Amino acid sequence: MNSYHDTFKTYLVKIEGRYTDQKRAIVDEIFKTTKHFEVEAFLDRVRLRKGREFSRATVYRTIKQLFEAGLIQRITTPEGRVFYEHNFGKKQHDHIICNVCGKIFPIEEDIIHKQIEAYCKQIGFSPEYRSLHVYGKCKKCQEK
Amino acid sequence: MNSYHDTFKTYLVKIEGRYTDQKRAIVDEIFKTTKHFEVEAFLDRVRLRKGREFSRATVYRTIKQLFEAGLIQRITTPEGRVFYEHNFGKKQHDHIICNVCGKIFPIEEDIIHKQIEAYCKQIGFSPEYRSLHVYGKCKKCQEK
DNA sequence: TTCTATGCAAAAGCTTTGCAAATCA
DNA sequence: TGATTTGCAAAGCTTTTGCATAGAA
Repeated sequence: MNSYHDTFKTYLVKIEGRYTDQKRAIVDEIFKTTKHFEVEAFLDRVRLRKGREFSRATVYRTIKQLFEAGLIQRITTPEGRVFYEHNFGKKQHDHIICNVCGKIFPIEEDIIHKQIEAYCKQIGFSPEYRSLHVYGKCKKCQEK
Repeated sequence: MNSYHDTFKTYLVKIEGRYTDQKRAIVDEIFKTTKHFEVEAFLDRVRLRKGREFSRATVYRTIKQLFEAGLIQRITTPEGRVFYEHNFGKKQHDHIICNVCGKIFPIEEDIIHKQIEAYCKQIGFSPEYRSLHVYGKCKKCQEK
């Protein structure tokens, strides 16, 4: 139980789903390549790379299952764009996003997370999922 | 320059827009009532309260202008639901959201904000907009 | 008077769904 | 074999847009 394939398989067993060739290929592509992706761009890529047709519907359906399995998370920008990224081997879900170049930086600061958890505890809230997004201008884009 | 109407008016002057009856009524409704709202529900309410027809398009267009004027912010949940809320007289943009009852709690903790700003400074990122959403179960819903 | 805003309906994006055929267990 | 999945196209939702008319400045 130590790869994303195994994790997904376990989830599929639980919901009585099947691990098809398409799902395997999609999972492969998600976990082996770029971390952040938008569905339409991903669809193009998976079609290009895997050398055959993948229907839009199947990609959407598989992404949904991966999301429900907790293997990927959804990032929605204030402008309404939807990104996904895989969680595998990661604990945090926080991002700094440059409004100019679109680059996404992870936040590795444990102290922020602890502060948030402490606040939740204080008001009796039991947190399940957290999303912290900071938008602005990255160092490089400021210099331009 | 101390009411939301004035602030919006200033913005409209800047973009050479006009302050119409519909806009005034929409702004009134947003700032005088519930803090968090979804567009369709708001549309129903404004039609009910103001006793006349407001077109969907006008409501969307006005909300967009208010967003661009910085008077309201957009909250997008990981599930893709879009909420708006007014910023007037507030400094923070962070929320704790109960997955069960849907209630939204503000985060008033300055220490979290400072920590985030410190981290951005550390990596040379210049933050413009921040959104922190924590999902889980609120105290009441845990007790049920 | 001139130029923006409104209202309507159509169009646009993105995502989901129904159905017959294909595929997995 | 029996149930789920796929692919396709159609449908659904939310949001935007084109256009003629109404209204602000």
